[in-house]
Amino acid sequence: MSGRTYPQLALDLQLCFPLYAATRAVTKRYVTLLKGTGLTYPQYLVMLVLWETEEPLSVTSLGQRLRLDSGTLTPLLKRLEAAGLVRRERDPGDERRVLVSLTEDGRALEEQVAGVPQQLGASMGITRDEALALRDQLTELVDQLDTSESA
Amino acid sequence: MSGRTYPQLALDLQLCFPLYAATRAVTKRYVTLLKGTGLTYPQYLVMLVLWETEEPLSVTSLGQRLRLDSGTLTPLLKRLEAAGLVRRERDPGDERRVLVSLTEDGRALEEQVAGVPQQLGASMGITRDEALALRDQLTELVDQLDTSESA
DNA sequence: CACAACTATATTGTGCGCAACTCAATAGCG
DNA sequence: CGCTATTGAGTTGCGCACAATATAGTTGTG
Repeated sequence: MSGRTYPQLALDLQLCFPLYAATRAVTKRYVTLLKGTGLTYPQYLVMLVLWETEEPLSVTSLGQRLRLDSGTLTPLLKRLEAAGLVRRERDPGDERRVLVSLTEDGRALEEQVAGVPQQLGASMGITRDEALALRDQLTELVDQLDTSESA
Repeated sequence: MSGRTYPQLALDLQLCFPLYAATRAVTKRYVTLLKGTGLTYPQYLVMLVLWETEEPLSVTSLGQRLRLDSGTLTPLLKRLEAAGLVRRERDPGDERRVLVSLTEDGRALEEQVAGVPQQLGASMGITRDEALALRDQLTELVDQLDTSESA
């Protein structure tokens, strides 16, 4: 390594890069675990929300839960619809809204991925407590960035 | 919330989603901080490596450092070249290799982003020690996923 | 009721990220 | 030396992310 004019830039690489690399590593692992379901990782997250809610959700509600906008969700949901996992229907009460609901196939898929979290946990090699602590730190990080952004 | 058939899936959302969301929140913050340089976050990471190394690097070496492959790096480097920040030249000693080096403009840019890490640190609202601890956890996570992948 | 302001979704364009593949250059081996 | 295997970069195709914009539907106000 050479003498550095701005050493803080190297530190930056050490701090923010692992976050970036970790997300890609986790996503990659999900590709393997979800192979067979045909789901991508973002699609899996959408399905998790739908399984959890068990009720039709508008695109905006889904977006708020996952912090994604319509530019990302619309094509993603169309792919899930094409795969026969969800329905997309205009809300009769407000024709601006599109309600997303599970099909029978979509509901049935939940059982097929029930083992995924445990498999991923094993791959990550951390205990449940470590995972929860990490979760809390990351959640706080997101909240901080959100508030400082609007400031 | 309804009764859940597979409660571990909710946990999955709680654990892996924050990682995914945190990365996107950080990336978004970088867009703001890097506005004016014309750099994207991945481009900034490439520049960090080049500033750090201060020597021409092959595409593969860059990829190993950032865990990115040629499919991602080639177009990204072409954009950096078009912006006048890097040069791309075939290695005379091995015509398969492309050596990436900084231009004067590229080198000069380092000074302009020297304040970015501190600004980001402020946005994240965590102490230096917390940041380092988080970095270590994430680095270990990546290593674990790497080893479990090949197993 | 007319009409402006607002809301929800969709579309467009750019830049990753990565798998799969192509192609040229090099290394290794008989 | 000739041939095969390997390596390094580039290309293609797909699916995100997200900013910016468009459009249809709804609400509020005079």
